[in-house]
Amino acid sequence: MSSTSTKPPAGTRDFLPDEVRRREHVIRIVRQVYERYGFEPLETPAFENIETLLGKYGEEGNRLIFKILKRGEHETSGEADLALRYDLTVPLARVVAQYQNELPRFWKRYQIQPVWRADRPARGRFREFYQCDIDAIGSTSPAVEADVIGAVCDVLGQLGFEGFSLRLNHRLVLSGLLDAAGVPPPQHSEALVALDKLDKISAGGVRAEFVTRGIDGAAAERCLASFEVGQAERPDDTLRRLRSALGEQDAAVGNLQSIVTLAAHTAAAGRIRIDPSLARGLSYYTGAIMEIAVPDLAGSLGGGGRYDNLVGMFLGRDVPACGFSLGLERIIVVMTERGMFPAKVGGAAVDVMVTMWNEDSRAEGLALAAELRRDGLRVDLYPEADKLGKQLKYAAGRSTPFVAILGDDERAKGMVSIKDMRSGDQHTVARGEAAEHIRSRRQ
RNA sequence: GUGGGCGUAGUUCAGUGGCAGAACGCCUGACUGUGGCUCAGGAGGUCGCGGGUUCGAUACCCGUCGCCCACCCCA
Repeated sequence: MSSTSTKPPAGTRDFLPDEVRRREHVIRIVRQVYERYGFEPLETPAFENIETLLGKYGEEGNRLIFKILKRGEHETSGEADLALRYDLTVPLARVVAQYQNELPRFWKRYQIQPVWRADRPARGRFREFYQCDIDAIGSTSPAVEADVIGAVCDVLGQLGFEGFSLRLNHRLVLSGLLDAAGVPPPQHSEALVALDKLDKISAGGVRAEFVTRGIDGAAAERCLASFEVGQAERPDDTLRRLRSALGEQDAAVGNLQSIVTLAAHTAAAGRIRIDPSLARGLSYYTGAIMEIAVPDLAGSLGGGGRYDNLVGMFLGRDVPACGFSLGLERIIVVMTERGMFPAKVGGAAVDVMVTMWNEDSRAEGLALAAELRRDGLRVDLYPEADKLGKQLKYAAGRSTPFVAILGDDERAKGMVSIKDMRSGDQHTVARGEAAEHIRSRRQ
């Protein structure tokens, strides 16, 4: 007996059939919507050269990259030359730089693949998880943000989500407000960590955070005044206040205004909430930043933003880009808890199971199964000549809706008995009519 | 990385310093051609792991590992 643990490593999961069906249901809808918006599929390797990833995500991100040691005789050095991909955005930037001459001037791609982070697992947080990314390359137009936001909201709507909102902010609004409040640039990141908690611990809590982080009291008050937003506040009202704080001609506020105005004509209509306290940790964002949160979950369902100089880090020449990432498992966590999956997703593996009467009936059982499959049914053949009751119990345990009983009596007459396991009804029909009999009662 | 909770049958969980329990599930039979309902019987446990206290530890103490929750961060 082996003493090796049979559990998968912490933060990873095995997906049993029911779970795979749920995942594929979500992925199918995500892909369908993304393609409807003109995004094209891309896949990249699970691992990258380590220099590709280092220095792109900020200090925390660097720390969470899964590194791969050099192989062979170099292994003892402890040096890493490869790393598992941390997100899908940086590999995309590498691809854009590598194939610049083969890709269209404006390129929209989607990518649904696993990523890995050396993080501590928690509810809705894994060390291996799937991201569903869309990114639009090549344009600085706010129409790109509106398009991306619209696609993401469309996906959630198609999946059955209601009442979610999209928090929107801008990197330059963030720094502008901190400057205006008198927070010196070296303290910006400290202040942002505190402000990011505004929706969780209220103004009083943030005020205390500021004190412990050594930020000037007067500056802290000015921050709170400009960052706090009423729950139901409309984007236009928030933008008006931002203009009064940063100036009527502020470019970042104007950009947000354009995005809001344009997105009103997409599936994101009515979903956008301007939130000046939204920060986001990834360091490559340069413009608009956004995030989708739901009350059920501590973290977000997804996040994204504009990153106009990430491609330039590979290419030496900046290429504008904007994208969004949905977290597959977080969507599934919420959908499972709210019972949002259609009943058919958790349904039976097969439409009909053919029983095995005795050793003499095996060949005919296989032949019957083949006939039914030719008619498009999903068919299982019970593999052993157990008692009929045991075979029926097995079928019932798997929620199989029909059982085809091929006993000696039926075989002698070229018939088969079809039992509907849901109603208990049973009819003996000619072999050739079995498939149609089942199909017409299948629903 | 920080704080808290929980680890007992396949599953969900009781339990007590002195023989290891229930429900559900599973297996067998009543029912040699029929699942669900009923009844009778049965299998299944290193009480997470290691150490300590004790005549005796599943229980109390320490450590460790795992899982869950909150924080941090994020998808």
